[in-house]
Amino acid sequence: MISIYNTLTRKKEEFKPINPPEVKMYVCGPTVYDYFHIGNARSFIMADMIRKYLEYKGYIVKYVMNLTDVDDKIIKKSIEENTGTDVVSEKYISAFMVDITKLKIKKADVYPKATAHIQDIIDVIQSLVDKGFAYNIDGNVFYNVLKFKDYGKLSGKKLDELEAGARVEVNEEKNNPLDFSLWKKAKEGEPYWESPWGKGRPGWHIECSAMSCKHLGETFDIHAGGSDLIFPHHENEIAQSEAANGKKFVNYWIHFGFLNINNEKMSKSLGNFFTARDILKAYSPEAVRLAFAQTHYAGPLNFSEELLSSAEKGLEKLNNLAEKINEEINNNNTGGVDPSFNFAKFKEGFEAAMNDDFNSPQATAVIFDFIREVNRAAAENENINVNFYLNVKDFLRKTAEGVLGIIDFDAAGTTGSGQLENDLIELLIKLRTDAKKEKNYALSDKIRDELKNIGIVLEDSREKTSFKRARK
RNA sequence: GGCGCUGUAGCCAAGCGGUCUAAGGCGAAGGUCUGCAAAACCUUUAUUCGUCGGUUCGAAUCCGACCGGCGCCUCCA
Repeated sequence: MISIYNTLTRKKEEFKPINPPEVKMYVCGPTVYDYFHIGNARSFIMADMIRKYLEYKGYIVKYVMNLTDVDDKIIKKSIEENTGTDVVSEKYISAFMVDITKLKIKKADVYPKATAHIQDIIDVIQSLVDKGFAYNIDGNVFYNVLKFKDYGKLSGKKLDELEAGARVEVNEEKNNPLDFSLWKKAKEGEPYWESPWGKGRPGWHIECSAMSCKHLGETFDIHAGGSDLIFPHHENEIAQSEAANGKKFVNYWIHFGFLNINNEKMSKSLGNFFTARDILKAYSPEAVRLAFAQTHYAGPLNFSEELLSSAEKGLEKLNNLAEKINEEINNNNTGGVDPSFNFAKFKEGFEAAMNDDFNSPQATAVIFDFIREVNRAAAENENINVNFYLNVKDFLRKTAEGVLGIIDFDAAGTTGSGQLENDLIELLIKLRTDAKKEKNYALSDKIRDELKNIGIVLEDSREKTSFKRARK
């Protein structure tokens, strides 16, 4: 049984999908006006991990992530760059796809774009107007929050208190300062679409209501996003969808904690951000994922170089084992012993952790315990049957690789080198082995040191010398 | 002001009423192996969980007060 902390009820609840084994999940995606930063990456990675764990448990997840490709910031950027909004959004959509692929994030089933759903959006707005939840003032359509009695139920805000807080935007046209835009009248030079209220474009919140409904139905299982979306974005989505459809919108709301820099929220507006793209130049995607997995998704995570370098270091243990496993499976030793090993214990430990509101730090601890015991078994037995390594690989494939994404068996040991390069290194190893036999340690150490300088690490074992590339 | 999150070893971070004299990662120290390294393994590294009270047979875990950090209430993952 999986339990999930539901922002709506502020409790951990048993997860019961509407239509098992199907799970419908919607995650708020990027506004494509720039490269996404490492804080955004945390949300995407944590959502990916949750999705993969549900799949691990046998659920069939329909996963939808929207791409907001029309909005003020995109328009601003297009003016700055003297180009079309579609040029801007296409550029950053492509970049987004490249970056999430690098981060080992599984593709969504659908990436709906706002601009491809204008008619669906207009239909929802029309329905809200017809039902009296929205009003048109000179081509601008607003949602009337006073009409929706549950307004504030997600964020725990009360309307009168919100009104009292004077930080709400001043707009003389609106009936109530808290009313929000469903349809924005086009200004000179802005992109627009025809609508019953004239030329304009959708407000931000309405696209998620329209597109989630279109792709997942009126009521679906999970909606996730960053904590900063709770209010007003998700609150408004609930108001729109539930008013339009007369049904509960979402059963489980999941929110990700912020990534901080020096204990301050990382954000574009504060300017204290690193793009995921830049981080990936210095660190492996597995290190990023491990660093994130070691903190619970809902809590804050203070980001630093040290966090990533210590994750990178911790990963070596996993990688060394992955390489060894691949090698052993390649050797295919059908003799030898099969150490008695309690795989079930680790499987249960991993699942117990993940079942408990996706406790990835605990799950990660189980993985590290597991690899230590595997290494111990390997150290205690000279000659091990390949079957053992097949079982080890199977477990890690499903958990550390398949769910957490902190290991990559296909890349382990095969760092994209050419055959000639490998042959040359083997030649040097042979020369060094000869030097060692002659006790010419000055030469053998020199070979090892020089290779290390160019990123090749030699490791002597009893039988032979192997090499690997240093991690970046 | 309202709502919410948070304070656990040198650093990061689980645990949220008994199995905690508190996981896991990084770091540090010692050891096994090795010509030396590296890798791997073993041992050590918080009698204590922001502070002070309270509830309880029993609290890091519940309650209260206090101190500190952060966020949302405006676009933001």
